[in-house]
Amino acid sequence: MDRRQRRTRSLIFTAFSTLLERKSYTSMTVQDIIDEADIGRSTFYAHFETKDELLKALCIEIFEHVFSDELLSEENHDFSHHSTFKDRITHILYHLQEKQQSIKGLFSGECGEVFLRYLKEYLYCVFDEHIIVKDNIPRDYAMDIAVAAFSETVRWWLKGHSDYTPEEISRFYFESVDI
Amino acid sequence: MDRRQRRTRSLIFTAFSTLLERKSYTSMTVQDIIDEADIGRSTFYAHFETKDELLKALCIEIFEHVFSDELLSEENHDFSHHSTFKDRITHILYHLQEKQQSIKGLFSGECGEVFLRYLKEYLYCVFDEHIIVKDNIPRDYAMDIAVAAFSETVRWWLKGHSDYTPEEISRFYFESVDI
DNA sequence: CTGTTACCGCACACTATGTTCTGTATCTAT
DNA sequence: ATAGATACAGAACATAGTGTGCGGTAACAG
Repeated sequence: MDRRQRRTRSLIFTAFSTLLERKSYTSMTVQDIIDEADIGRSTFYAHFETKDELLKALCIEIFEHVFSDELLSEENHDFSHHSTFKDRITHILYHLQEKQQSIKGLFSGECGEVFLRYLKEYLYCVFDEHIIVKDNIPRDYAMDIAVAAFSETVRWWLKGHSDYTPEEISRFYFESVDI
Repeated sequence: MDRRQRRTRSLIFTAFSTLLERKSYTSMTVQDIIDEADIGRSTFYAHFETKDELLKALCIEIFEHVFSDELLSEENHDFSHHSTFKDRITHILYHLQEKQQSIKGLFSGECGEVFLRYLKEYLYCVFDEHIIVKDNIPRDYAMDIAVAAFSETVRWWLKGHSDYTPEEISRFYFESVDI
């Protein structure tokens, strides 16, 4: 990827994140982002088709990191091979904590729901591998609840209670959801 | 309230609901609603300031019914005095089932999240009265999870699994969430 | 019967969007 | 180092949707 492209892409992302801290997503216009990033109009549209695509791209960039397995070895926390489901969850929470600053803005207002929707998609894959469901409950229901409760946990944590540790959050989650 | 006003309001609501079954909320324009309802442009704006206000008004109209206590006496189900929390929940599920047709369209796409956000506001009040939280878990966390899990339950139920009875749904919920 | 109110429908200013074009700067490969 | 490709700036443009304003008509309430 061209250096100029990376630079512009980065300018747009940071402008977008910065604006999210003062403006709501829907009230924010493409023009606002262009002005904040200080780039040409056509340049923006060369990178992203719409404002929604920009949001999606930013979310994906964050999740690529949060759910990446490559980074495990680089970690100082010893979750090299996720023996238990709880370890895997705690590990994801650690990664989310690292990206806290980037994520915080995304929670504000309407795009918080978009962020959490994308988060759920990734979580669904992780949970699908580990979850064991009681036989008197439909599996897809249990999945939905487990994922929704976890994404709500993340929202609660990073939006005003970020002083708790990943381990504590993990404990809260597993004591509240019966899976 | 004037008969003409009620008529127009109703026309707008039904037009909006009808459109939601073919178009997504964001792609839907005020003009679309006006055309579908077959009313004048200025008439729409005399009733609702924005599209969002319309959505809000529709949600509120539904919830006013679902969470109303007056209707209890009219019910054939005997939940006259909600002795237990579970009874109260089951009762709400019955009311949601009645409004199923109106609600179904609201789940599609982006406005589903708006609907669920408003639903959560009402649920928060109900849960706040009944919930008893373990002392090693923050109360506001437990509340958030309980409410989020229930709203997700409602989404799952009405969006593709509406063949289950309110009692079954209630059981699923209380077996999955540990409160 | 009369004053009030809601509606129609048309027009208008305004804002944001997405595209297109030309010239310039920056990168890449031979 | 030079040549061709690519990304960017800046401006112009058509398009579409928004919200408001006004005169005329029909329905309502007392």
